[in-house]
This record gives sequence, structure tokens and C-alpha cells, in this order.
Amino acid sequence: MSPRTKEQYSKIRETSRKHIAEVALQLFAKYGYHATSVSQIAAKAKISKGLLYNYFKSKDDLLKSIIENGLNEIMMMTEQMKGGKNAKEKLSLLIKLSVEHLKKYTAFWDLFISLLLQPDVQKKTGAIFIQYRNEAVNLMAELFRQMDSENPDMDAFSLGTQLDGLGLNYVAAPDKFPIDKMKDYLIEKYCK
Amino acid sequence: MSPRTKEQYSKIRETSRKHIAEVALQLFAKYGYHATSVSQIAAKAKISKGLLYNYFKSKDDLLKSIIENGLNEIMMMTEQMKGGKNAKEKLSLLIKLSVEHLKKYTAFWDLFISLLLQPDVQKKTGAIFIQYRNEAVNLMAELFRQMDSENPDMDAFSLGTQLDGLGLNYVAAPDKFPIDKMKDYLIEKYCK
DNA sequence: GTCTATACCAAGATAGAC
DNA sequence: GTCTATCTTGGTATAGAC
Repeated sequence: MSPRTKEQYSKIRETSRKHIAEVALQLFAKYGYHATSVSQIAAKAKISKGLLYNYFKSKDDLLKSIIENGLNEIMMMTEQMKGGKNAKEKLSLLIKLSVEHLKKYTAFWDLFISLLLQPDVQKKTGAIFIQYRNEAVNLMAELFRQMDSENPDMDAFSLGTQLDGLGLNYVAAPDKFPIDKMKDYLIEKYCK
Repeated sequence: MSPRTKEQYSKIRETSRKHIAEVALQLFAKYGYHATSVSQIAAKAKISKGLLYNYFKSKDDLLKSIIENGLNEIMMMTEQMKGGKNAKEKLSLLIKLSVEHLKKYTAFWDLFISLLLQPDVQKKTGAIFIQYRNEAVNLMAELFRQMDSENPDMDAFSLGTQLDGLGLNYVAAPDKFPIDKMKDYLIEKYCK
């Protein structure tokens, strides 16, 4: 057995970080950032409080790391949105992907929305998010334009807030909100 | 000068309570419930911490009181919604009132949405809110039915989430979101 | 990398004088 | 009704042994 290389160590370390961040995300989403204590996170991750500080230099640092991860995922989704043959298919794909993303990263969206409501925290994350959102709305407007909409900008804006509302309802009560029915309805309504 | 009656005292007391609650609401909305300290509230209300506990038996009690006030306001709005000559006018009134309410009680909605995202807190407020929401959606569905919609229930549901999305965007950035433009757009889209 | 012990502080809440 | 002083708890974060 040769000793582990630096790369192996840093990979293990990265795995631990991921695990803690994942656990923390679940708790932050459920109870809110401030209402979740570091002790809770450590307990759920089955490590000591002290060790957590080996991986993250503060609770705030942990939050920032989680947000960065999540925003990366969003960016990756935005790229995928460019697929589809024609405008209608593209728009339908955009709706589908948004809903899929929401279902897959529900906890992240939950946390993210609650942070969005607090102006001071908004500064940390808001800029990137607004950028992403503008990108998505512009893309939608372009598609509506290609579909000969009478008011492509407002249509895009409207679909945007509609998706926001859908997200809000879903994270507030994932098991009660009929998200797939709404998805089909939206596709039917906006893409034909 | 006759001495003050019990009624006068309790009226003064009620005024003080209202004032503290109002100040607390502003802070809760801005920073979140957990991130706001009782000291902050007392300072902004220009009273001592101790006195605050004369008016509310705990921070949680203060929150509950705020929520109750807010929900009462909502209920009063729901009543107004029944005005309007025909289905289209009623629906248009409903949208208008929702937006007006949102503009008038922005801080409340901000706080309320952030509480809605936390399942444990949801238990305190969720029941009443869900009741109100169902009422509103049922009312909308009935109106769509009268307007010969093909799918009145989903239309109502859709408008509901649309209004949620609008609310979310508005509380997150009241000065950036073109709420009146969106209102007109929605009325145009759903009520003709 | 991992733990326990502990420092340090700010939070919510109470007591008691005025 | 109102304040100041204080109690108690639990929070974040660090130190140091293993």
C-alpha cells in the first residue's frame, strides 16, 4: 500500500465538504438559516462541531458555499435551455427543465427564496441571480417574438412570474402542489 | 380632570401594542424573524427591552399577534372581492384588490412568505392561510366557469400562482418590479 | 482528521425599583 | 408604565489533546 497522494486527500476532503454542505442545506431549507444551529448540522452530519470548523471557516462561509454550488447548477441548466428545434419546442423545453430543476433541487430553491426576501443577504447572491433571471426572461421574450406574440416582453415577464409562483408553491408544500399538472397546463397554454 | 377609566387605559395600551407590532413587522420583514433581536425592536420602538415584555409575553407571542392582525386584513379584503357587476368585472376587481393589498401591506407579505417556507412555523399560520387561499381560488374558478372557460379550475389555479409569483417578485424588490404594468397585463389577459 | 472542553458573547426573558 | 440590572441559556467559534 503506497501512501495516499495529495490529490487523493483533497478528494476525500472534498467529499466530506459536500456531505456537510448537503446536510446543512436540508436543515437551512427546513428551518431557515438563522434558526439552524451549527450543532444541529454537526449532529445530523454525524461529526463533531469542532470538525465542521475544519471544513468551513464559519457558518456564513458554509452558506456561501451552498449558494455557489446551487447557482452553478442553475447556470448549467440555463445552457441546456438552448436545445429544441423551433421556438415552441424551445419554450416547452424551458418550462420542463425549470420544473425538473425545481424538483431536483427543491431544498436549494427553498433556501434561496427565503434569502431573496432579505435585502441584506440579497447583496451576496442577488447579483448573480438577477443576471440569470434576466437571461432566462430575455430568452423567453426572443422565443415569443419568433412565435409572433403581440407582446413578447410582457408574455415573457408573465411566464417568468408564473414560474416563480409555481416554485414558491412547490417548495412551500411539495407533496400538495400538483406541479406536473401545472407544468402540462403551462406548456399547453403558452406553447401552442 | 376625572381619573382615566379602564376603557381609556386599555385603549392607550392597545395603541402601544400596535406601535410595537408595527415596528417589529418592519424589522421581521427586512431581516427575518430569527435574525431580528428583541433589543433591536425595543430600540427602534424607543422603549426598553423590559417594557416590551409588559406588552407581549414573548417574541413568539409578538409574532403571533402580527400574523393575526395581518390575516384579519386579508379576510377583510376577501369580503370586498365579492363586489362587481358581472364575472369579468369581479375577476378584474379581485386582481386589483390583491395588488392593492400587496402594495399596502408589503412588509406583512414579505414576512408571511418567508414563514410559509418553514414547515414548523407553517403549522401556526398555515391552516388559516390555506383556508383563505382555497376560498380565493374557488371564487376565481366560479368566475371562470361563468365566463365559459374550458378549464375553470386550472385557470383559477394558474391565476393564483401567477399572483403568488407577482407577490414574491414585488416583496423581493418593490422598487424594481413593475407591478402596475403586470396588473394591467393580467386584467387584460384574464378578463376579456 | 477528529474529538472534547471551553471561551466568549448575545440572545430571550425576569426582577424589582421608581 | 417604565426603566436598569441581572439571570440563564444557547449560540458561534477556538484550543489543544489524540
